[in-house]
Amino acid sequence: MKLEDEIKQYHFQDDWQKALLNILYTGNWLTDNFMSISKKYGINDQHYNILRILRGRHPKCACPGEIRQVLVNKRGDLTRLLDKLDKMGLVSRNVNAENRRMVDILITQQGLDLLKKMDPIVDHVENFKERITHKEALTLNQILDKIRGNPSGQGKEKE
Amino acid sequence: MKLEDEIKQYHFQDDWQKALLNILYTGNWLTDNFMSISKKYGINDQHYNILRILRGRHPKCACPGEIRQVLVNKRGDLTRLLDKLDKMGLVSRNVNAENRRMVDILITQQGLDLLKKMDPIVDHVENFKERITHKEALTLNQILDKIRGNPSGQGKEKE
DNA sequence: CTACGATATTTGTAATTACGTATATTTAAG
DNA sequence: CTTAAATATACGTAATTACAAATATCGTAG
Repeated sequence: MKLEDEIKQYHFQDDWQKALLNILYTGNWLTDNFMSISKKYGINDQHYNILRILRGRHPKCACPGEIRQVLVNKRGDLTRLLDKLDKMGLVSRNVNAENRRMVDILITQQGLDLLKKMDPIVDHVENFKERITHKEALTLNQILDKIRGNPSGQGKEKE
Repeated sequence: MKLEDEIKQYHFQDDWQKALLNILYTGNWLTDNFMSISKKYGINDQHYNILRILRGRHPKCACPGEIRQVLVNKRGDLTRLLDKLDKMGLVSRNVNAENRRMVDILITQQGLDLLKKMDPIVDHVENFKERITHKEALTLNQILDKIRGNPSGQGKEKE
């Protein structure tokens, strides 16, 4: 659906401004989808993302630092997000044997079962393969990467 | 920059999954930019968005309901976001004369001045016109609209 | 006029998040 | 061994956000 119809009564300065808002809007739209699915299972979208990351590692574990690095969205307090997943029995926490500063987070069978239940619903809602072609996905990735890039040669803002 | 380099150690299933994460990642990246700029002026990105909407209406006003509809991101409690802008003197609130259920929100001169100070910084960070071509902006809009669309003819999920 | 449902916003409260600080452990230097 | 700097995580507290319920007003049917 065209952005103008979803954000009613809005007039865009130009196609670049529309693109900016379109990225934000579509990102929020996707996040809202994940949130509403997750909510039905007693977690939020960040919890879901963490479980997805941990399933990708299973049967290996990941420590909070690694999870933080991979999370697309840094929103939330990772310690307390993990507290909740732990309390729900979806992950286990153990002090790392080699480096006792670190904590090994492992997805439990219960966590894997939850994801398995959610998979078909998430797949159905995402459904990117039916929404855009492979060529479009490639184009999209290229343009988005370009947006975050540094065409003017400036480094990442330090400080 | 390529997404793989920013989300380290990540392996994507396919280009569609990468596109999904790329939208989320780029959206968060843009939001983080707005947040860090806004923070320097004592507000957050949602406050900034609201002020932008109100400037678009100026010298007319908008009621909370209209603002909510236009906001790309529904995060936050609009009443209390407006409380803060009001307390900071950036907007004024007056009961609408014709419909006393509604509240006219008007950006003040102080609010306009703040946006004017922020404009060059925001422009510099966004800088979409230097990042992507007009054709790319159009392509991006088309693909994003398609993602949110309903290719299979299903209506918006009701409830 | 009165009652009722619909609409627009606000408020109460609990949960979540931000952010600085604290704790614990490791690494390396003296 | 002791100390200091660096790293990894947790915690305290204030601010923000979510969600449900409350308040106030409007439109309209009787």
